[in-house]
Amino acid sequence: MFVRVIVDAPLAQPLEYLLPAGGDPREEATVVGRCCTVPLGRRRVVGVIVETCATPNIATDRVRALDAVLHDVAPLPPLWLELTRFAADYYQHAWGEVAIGALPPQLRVPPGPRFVAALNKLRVRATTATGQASARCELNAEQAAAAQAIAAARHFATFVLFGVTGSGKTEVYLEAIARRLAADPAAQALLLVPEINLTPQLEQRLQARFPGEMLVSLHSALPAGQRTAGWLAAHEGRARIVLGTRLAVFAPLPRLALVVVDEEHDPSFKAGDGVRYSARDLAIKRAQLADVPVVLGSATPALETWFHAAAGKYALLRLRTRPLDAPRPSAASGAPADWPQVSCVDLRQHPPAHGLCAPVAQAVRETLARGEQTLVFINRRGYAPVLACEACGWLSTCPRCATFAAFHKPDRTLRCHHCGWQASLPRACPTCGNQDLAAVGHGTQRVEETLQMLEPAARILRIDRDSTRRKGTAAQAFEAVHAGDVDILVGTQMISKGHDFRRVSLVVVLNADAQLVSHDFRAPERLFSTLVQVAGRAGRSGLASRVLVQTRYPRHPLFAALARYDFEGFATDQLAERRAARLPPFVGQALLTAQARSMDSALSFLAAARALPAADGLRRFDPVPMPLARLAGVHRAQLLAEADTRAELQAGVSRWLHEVRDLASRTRPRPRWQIEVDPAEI
DNA sequence: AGCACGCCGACT
DNA sequence: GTCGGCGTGCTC
Repeated sequence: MFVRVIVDAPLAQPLEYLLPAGGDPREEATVVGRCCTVPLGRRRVVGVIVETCATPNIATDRVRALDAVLHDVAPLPPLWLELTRFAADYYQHAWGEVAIGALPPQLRVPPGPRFVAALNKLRVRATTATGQASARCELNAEQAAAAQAIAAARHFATFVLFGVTGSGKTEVYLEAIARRLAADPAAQALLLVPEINLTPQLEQRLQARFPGEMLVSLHSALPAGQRTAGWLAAHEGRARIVLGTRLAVFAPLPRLALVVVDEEHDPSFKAGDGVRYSARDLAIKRAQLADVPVVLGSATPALETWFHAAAGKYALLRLRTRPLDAPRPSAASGAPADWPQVSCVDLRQHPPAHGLCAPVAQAVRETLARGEQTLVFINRRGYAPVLACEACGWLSTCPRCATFAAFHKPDRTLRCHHCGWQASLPRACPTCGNQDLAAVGHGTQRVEETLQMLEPAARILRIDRDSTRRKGTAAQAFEAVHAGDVDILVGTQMISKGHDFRRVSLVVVLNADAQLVSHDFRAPERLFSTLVQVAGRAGRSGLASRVLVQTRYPRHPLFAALARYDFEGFATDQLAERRAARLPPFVGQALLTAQARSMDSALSFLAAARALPAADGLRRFDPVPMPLARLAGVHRAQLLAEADTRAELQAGVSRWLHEVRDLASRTRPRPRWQIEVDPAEI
């Protein structure tokens, strides 16, 4: 008998191997889905058997014998094979690359001699969680209705759980999970979160809510053994709840009964390297294959999600009220009762001194005087994004990238935030020798310095990737804020997620304009989402709180919508713009990118790719340099392709890429290229 | 993707 | 005279 095997290589088809006669006739039935080791060239690699066949497609004398079937791991179920194959087809990669890549790293390499013993040890290690039951949270009417709707779904259905931070989405997830698990003693639930480190509390809440049930988490920061143990527990049906990041969407779950995607709009659900899948979209596909409900939770759903909800394709579940207490908000506004007062400070009327406008500095001072905390949000680390010579106009650039090198004051370096290049600060201008080099613009370090100068007595803490490089320092920093040991917290995106800052009554947003004037059509959507998130940091303990946005565009409708927490109005406007401009979700997009030694060769390869014949439904635009045209010395260009539907896009791109592959193999020097379906950034 | 094979520069 | 650079091609 022969078997077809997928391996981790960019091959269009599974490879065929001879399955040595094992003598056990039952084996044939259970061989599909099994991991195995096979010879591949000079190597032995791990593969997954996807099919058996009586006669191979290639000449029999070219068929090699399969090395060993891994009987100690249960076969991967048919739905898992279907999901990985769907993802491979949709995102234009080889099935084996997706499937083998979805296995825990320890299972991606051929097993050593102690493998079976190691597996059994891992099976024992991941046992039922201990923990004492927590009081079951009382749900308000909206929460109860939402949980009821989700729990009652007998088939595939997509729910959008729409509610602001603090509206109690998590309680709805927990209740829905509890009901699904209670209805079937073998049922499993999958809960996806953007970044596991930001939600340590969630794991504890799950433990407390489901004492005696096995909960495993799956994410890339996990030690190899724990990752394998968790994966096996999921695969063998022992784990009832799997909590994980985007990679967990591929965890095999034989009795999957519910999928939840928390903060479904979050960009980290989109994989940025390798196969660029969207875990949110695959979660929906997965629920469809398993014929179970899926819940997408967010305070600011992705416009793609909102579009389907508005069209009735997804069921919209709203949480308007805060749990138990707060009165219903007025009908005109979607904002909860304790939504902060949002206002803009016009940079044109109040020229900033050291990066801060007078009204902002004043508000910080008043907050300080009241003994309350301020959170200053600026999405830019370092001291200043660029250093300039005022005599000759020289600007600090990265030698390897088409970008500026940022000035970092503590260690007096220039650093590229894209490729990691760094150099010590020049004493004088490299071109004209002038000794006066000026920092242009403001990063977290400079804002911290300014605030310390304005408020010498204030206890200021900066949280960004630089200040929290060492493990555990971020946690310590957040502890200090919670304990009230900090008056002003300055930070990047890191401070916008997950953490409850009890005594924060003022949130200051600097540099929001960078996203308002961005070339990326998704920038306003991301800005709105970020601002809702940072606004949600304020006023969670009943303090009257406000958000101040420093901007040159105070009349921008985005800010008005933010002030009312009018996501629906914002989304409706954005969707109208997208429809008029023929942008997603009204078209499907794919981005072909090329890297080469020169921009010319990258562009000419893409131009040739564009000239290749393709299906009528696939429109291809002019190749252009990428926004970051040179990264680490490599020139990059991109070509956008679009189609009216995702199905047309998939079919069109698939056929086109056959030609592109062929073109690339004939082109000298051989160009490097990638395809990204549903690109997150353009 | 690996890992070969295969032809051209700076080292014992 | 070799070690090794990465261009090119294949993997059942």
